[in-house]
Amino acid sequence: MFALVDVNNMYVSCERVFRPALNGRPVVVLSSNDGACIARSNEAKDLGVRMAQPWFEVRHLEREAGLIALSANFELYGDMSSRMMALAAEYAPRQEIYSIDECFLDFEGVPGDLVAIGRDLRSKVLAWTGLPTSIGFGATKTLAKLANHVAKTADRKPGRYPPQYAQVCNFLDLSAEQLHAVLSAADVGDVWGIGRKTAPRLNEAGLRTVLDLLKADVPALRRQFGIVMEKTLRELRGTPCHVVDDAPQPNQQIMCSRSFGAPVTELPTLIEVVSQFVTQVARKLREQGSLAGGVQVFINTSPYRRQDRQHAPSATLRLGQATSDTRVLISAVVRVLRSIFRPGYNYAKAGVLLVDLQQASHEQSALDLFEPGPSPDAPERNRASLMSAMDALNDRFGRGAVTVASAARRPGPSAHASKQERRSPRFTTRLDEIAVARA
DNA sequence: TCTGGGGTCCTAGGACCC
DNA sequence: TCTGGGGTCCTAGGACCC
Repeated sequence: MFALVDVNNMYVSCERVFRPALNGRPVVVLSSNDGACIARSNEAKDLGVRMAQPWFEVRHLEREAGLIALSANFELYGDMSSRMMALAAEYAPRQEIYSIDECFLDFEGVPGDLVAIGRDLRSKVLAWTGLPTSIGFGATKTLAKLANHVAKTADRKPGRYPPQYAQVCNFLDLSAEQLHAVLSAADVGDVWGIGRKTAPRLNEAGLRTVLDLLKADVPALRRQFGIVMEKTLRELRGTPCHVVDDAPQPNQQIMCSRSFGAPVTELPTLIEVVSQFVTQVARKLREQGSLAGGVQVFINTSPYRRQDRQHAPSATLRLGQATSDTRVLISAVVRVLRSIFRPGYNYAKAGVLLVDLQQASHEQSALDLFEPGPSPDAPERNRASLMSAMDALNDRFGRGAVTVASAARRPGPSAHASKQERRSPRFTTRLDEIAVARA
């Protein structure tokens, strides 16, 4: 028996905790460059704002409909997420944190009325963090996801599903007739794993509702849509193909990429930008105790600017020896960047990817035949302690307190820097931004 | 003028091996 | 003229997720 706990409109809900005046108002949270809407309140959804819709397309709703836009504040959302996850974890023996706003819980062997447990969880999270959640229970992860969809939709769109399923929905409490009714009201596209490409293809084959899908021929769908679809179908029929994984593996790749506030044409600017990206990914790399065996760099012009000549090169460089040393990674990344950069293009975005990650303990030093020099053991230790000293200084004095020179920000305003004009304070993680209560 | 960022898994096809 | 077959590994691209 699985549950999926999911925060409603996570980023908007986090903002509302500290600014209750936003309740009941249409609110969106914008991406890093204030470029697109990445979270929407129900009121904003009702205004027709779509996921990832460019801000300039809906900006007129500010005046016309009182739409409020905020810059993303990931530090705040991450902290609120940890608080919510810690509370949810108390309710079941196993928890898998699936994303910043969702977790699966495995209720195997837990006695009692699951809906009552779910309602208790929900009200505790609401009381202790201020975040509203929806909870779905099902025999598999895919069914728990679908139950969660029903719980959320019943709350938001009256008429589509029975109102008693709102907020907390347990498929195992439903009679065959009730389940039948729910499954024939749910679209194939509402199923976890069926996305915007596959749903239309299923529709063309005459499969519109989840019930249609359940009646379909598994081997035929497997042939046409692959093994992912087969697993989805099995899960919908109640056979678990996925478990709750409470000990996730470290990431296999770590990425940092960003669109620029204004087009970039100069190589030195790009070098500065990707060096800053490396600083971030290398930090994450060391946090998860990994080494990178290679780096990948990409830059691209804006496909939306039809009048511009387009260029979107990318290249990978294998490192002779896996490392987590920011300096080594920066020099590798800059080498790749120099090889792919061409003057005369308006670059709109760049990214750095660390690939071929391995656990630091598995690293076999002195295996690099092409790296000259004496036994690498002592330099390796120096390298590691330099990097931990850098991390410690940045922890203590703020990010960017100590950095590699090529990643240092030049003085003065930089046009390519991200716009973050509407960011709220980081209420829960910065002492100087903490919320102040006034009498 | 302005168009998100960070991940995973699967598949097809090419290189290479014997 | 005839032009293997089976296996592995790697990569790029696509689909999905939030």
